[in-house]
Amino acid sequence: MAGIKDVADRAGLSIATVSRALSGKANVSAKSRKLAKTAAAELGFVPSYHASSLASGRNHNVGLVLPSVHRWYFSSVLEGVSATLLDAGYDLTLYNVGDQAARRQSVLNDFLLRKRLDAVIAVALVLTDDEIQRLLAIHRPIVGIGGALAGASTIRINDSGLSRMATNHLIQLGHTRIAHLTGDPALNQDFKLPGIRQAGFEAAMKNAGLPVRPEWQISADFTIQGAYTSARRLLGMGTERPTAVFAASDEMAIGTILAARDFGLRVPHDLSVIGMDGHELGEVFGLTTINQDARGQGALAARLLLETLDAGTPAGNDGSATDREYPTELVIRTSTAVPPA
Amino acid sequence: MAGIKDVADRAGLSIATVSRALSGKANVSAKSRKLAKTAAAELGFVPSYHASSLASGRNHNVGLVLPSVHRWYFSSVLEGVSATLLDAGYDLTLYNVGDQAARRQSVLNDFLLRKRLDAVIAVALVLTDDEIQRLLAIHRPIVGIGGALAGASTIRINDSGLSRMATNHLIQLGHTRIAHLTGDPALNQDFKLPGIRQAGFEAAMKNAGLPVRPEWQISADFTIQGAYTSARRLLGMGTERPTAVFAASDEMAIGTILAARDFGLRVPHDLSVIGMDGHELGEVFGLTTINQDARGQGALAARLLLETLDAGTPAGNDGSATDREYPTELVIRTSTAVPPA
DNA sequence: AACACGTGTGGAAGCGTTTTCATTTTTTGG
DNA sequence: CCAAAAAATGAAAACGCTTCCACACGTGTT
Repeated sequence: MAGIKDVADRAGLSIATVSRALSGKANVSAKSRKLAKTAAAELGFVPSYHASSLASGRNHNVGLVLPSVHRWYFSSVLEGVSATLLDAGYDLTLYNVGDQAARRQSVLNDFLLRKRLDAVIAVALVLTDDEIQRLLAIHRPIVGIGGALAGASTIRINDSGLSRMATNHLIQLGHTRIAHLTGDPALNQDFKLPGIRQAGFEAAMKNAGLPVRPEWQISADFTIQGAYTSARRLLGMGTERPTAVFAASDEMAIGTILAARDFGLRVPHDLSVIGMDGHELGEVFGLTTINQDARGQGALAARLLLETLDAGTPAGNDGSATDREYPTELVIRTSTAVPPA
Repeated sequence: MAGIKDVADRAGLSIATVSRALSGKANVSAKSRKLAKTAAAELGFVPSYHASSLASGRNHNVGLVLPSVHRWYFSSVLEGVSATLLDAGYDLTLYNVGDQAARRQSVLNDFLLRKRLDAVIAVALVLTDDEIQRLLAIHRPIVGIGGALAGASTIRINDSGLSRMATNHLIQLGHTRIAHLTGDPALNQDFKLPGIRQAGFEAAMKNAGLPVRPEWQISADFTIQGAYTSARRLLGMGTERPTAVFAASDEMAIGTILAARDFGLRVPHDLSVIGMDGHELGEVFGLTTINQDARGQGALAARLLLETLDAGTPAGNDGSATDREYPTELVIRTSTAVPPA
């Protein structure tokens, strides 16, 4: 494998000049630059990533920590991050930590801290103060998406406010018997989101003077199939049925619609369903939802980091932690309507 | 940040001994090892990834090249690979190349070749001979999953045979009017799979003496929503309808079932649907399918690579390219039945 | 008793770049 | 046309580890 020495020899230049020429630095004559580039191309020279990182301290590598890659939200964020980084010539190191505490520990300890990442994007990860301290201690920019990361920059949507908005949409249509399908708290302890969305739901109900029935607050694991099962239980209860369901994710909303169909309930005639996300599959079901462009959030996070890195701020997270709210929109389709007479 | 020198000083040992002790090498006395470990822990020492890689030539990093992270198959493979690597202390560098040729080129050139990966897993990627040559030239183990990679080890399922099996399942139930929903060839030129599955379908039909109607061979983009649209067109045709559909993926099978429901067709009474994959969502729809455990395939690929790497074979892909067929199983649920009288 | 051998250990030579610094060459302005 | 400033260049010092090599020290073998 050709090294930079070989290129220098072939181009008749010094190693230093070749290095400068190839990495696009200033103070290299046009002639030398061309010479170096030609020689490099002829030899098929590719700089060693590790040597370059070791010498320069730059890694061109961003870490992404995710709890899952299967759920729509996470794979969408991943896609946005991935595309942005790839275009910028950065590598993406993926840490799919799942819900296992052990794996998460090992990621934090052995991987993230190994000075091998220029920056970290953490999605929906609630860290302990100690963990955050450790992360901040390595003085790398950190961006949190959809999760509270005190001390780091975050990109979030207004979960509580949007939940109220979704609930209010149902209330304004005239619904009074509204159920809420929330995330499963037991499954994901690091994940405060279900609670926040649920609080927004309850606030909207209280505000409208409507009762919040405990038996209509059910949970699932954020998947279609999980929600389907939970929704069947809800709709199959012998007692009075809700006329509307607000599901904390589109996938769970879709599961609810499928369950409703099984019971012969027409959506929206017999049951209104509203979700939250902007899942592509929502169109097929005419799902009313709040669109949150997860892909865009991922792309934005990556762009922010790249800017910080390019600016060359040594300690990226020095007090400049910003918290931005990502824009969303209510998309009204055909899964919500006035309640049956 | 503490370096290995600091640890050595604190432990009263030489740098060399500390290095050996911490990386678990032989020829270190129990006492020294304990001394080194204690000192390292006290200082919070974490070895520099780049320095270590540069010196040792080992990266502890495997690249995964995927066309997408949204479709079930790919995110499942990703999950399997990710978990296995994480447990082994390896990093996973993700290249989500999508279907853009430019991005793919840049990945091959600028990323993969940068000597920064110990091995590469390529999923459903059909490469040109030249591209394969370049990959093999870097002398790193390569495993291909679900795609032909001449010269590299591969893990595949018997796509053609399984398509025949799926089709035969329908034929044996008594169906004669069978449609096939295949992948969209235009969308993914690097992707021979749709063609192979389609060939299997046609072979089974021919073998049974059944006609293959061109208007019943439709395509979609492997998503539920795409298949839904295509299936609506198929089922909405004024003419005679098929009594069964073999979809080249579970997601497309589900899209077909949804479309069928829209037309008031009962599955399986009016229309039998069989898919292929083993998607978790299949259970909700009672989908008959061929289970292929994509997650397991990813995990196996990662394990194979780790073994090769641990064995320390210098050039991992020296003729020992194996081609293994991953086991699958036909899962019969309730979406297939005898045709209507 | 002399020898070979295995085990621990530390010094120092890499690994392949980037970057500093001193030096040489070119450009600019008076 | 010359001095001073600016631009281009190369030698060499990092970067922070791993590992080769040489050496010291027991043990077991003739």
